Amino acid sequence: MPGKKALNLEGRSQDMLALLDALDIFNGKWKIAIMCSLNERKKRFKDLQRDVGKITGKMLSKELKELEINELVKRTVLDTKPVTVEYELTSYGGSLEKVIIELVSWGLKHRKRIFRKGFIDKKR
Amino acid sequence: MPGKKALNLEGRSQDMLALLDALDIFNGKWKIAIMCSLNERKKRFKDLQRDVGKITGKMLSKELKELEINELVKRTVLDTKPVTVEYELTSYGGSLEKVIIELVSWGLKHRKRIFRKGFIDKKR
DNA sequence: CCGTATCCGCGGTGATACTG
DNA sequence: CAGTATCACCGCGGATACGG
Repeated sequence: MPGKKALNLEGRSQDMLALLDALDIFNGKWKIAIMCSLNERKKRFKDLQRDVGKITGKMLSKELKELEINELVKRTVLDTKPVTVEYELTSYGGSLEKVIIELVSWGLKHRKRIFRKGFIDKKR
Repeated sequence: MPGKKALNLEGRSQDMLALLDALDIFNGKWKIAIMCSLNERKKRFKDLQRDVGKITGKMLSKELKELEINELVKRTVLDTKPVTVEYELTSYGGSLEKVIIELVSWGLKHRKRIFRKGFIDKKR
């Protein structure tokens, strides 16, 4: 890795403030997972719920609403019967792709490590 | 960006499971911020608290303990008087650097965007 | 300096039932 | 299908005091 980028974090730096801002936006257990699922492609409510897993409808609805407020996700109601609602990343939401990729990539490495260590995985 | 990596997220994929695992490890409001601060360099308790900002001692202590359990952070008690305690990333913890860099980088962009839009920043 | 102990309120989260 | 309403729990996280 040439050019290991040194982050400047001295004394409540801009970097730390920015990080805290970012983390604020992704509070809640599911927001990143939702973004990740949507990063793949446009999805309907039910599909998202299946993807993310154990999230309840209430939580999914709430988190999506918050993501929409922050302009990361766009909600589209289709005039079908019964109604269909599609969610997709905004172009701004798409700017999170690299974050998500790194997170997933780390998670995969982490899983391998856990597996090597013989830990038991939670029910999922 | 050549080679836009397509994530495979169909139906509770390994990627999503990995992501959820990763997110589990970073639950709590402060863990990422702590890792970020430590990514810069080794720090003592008080320094960390100053860096992260509004975190209380109890929370910092708790989060550090959990990070230690997950082998992301190493705790060293120095035999001074009064005692000094240093925290640093383990090499495994260091593997999160890319995630942190992307997160900070996104946060900085986000701040600029917020600023452009004329939103008021929270007190920090 | 580096924590731990205790108290406590609030809200995040889940379960379930219901609506358009 | 895509939510909302309601109830209830528990653990996050703050405040404060204390301990090594």
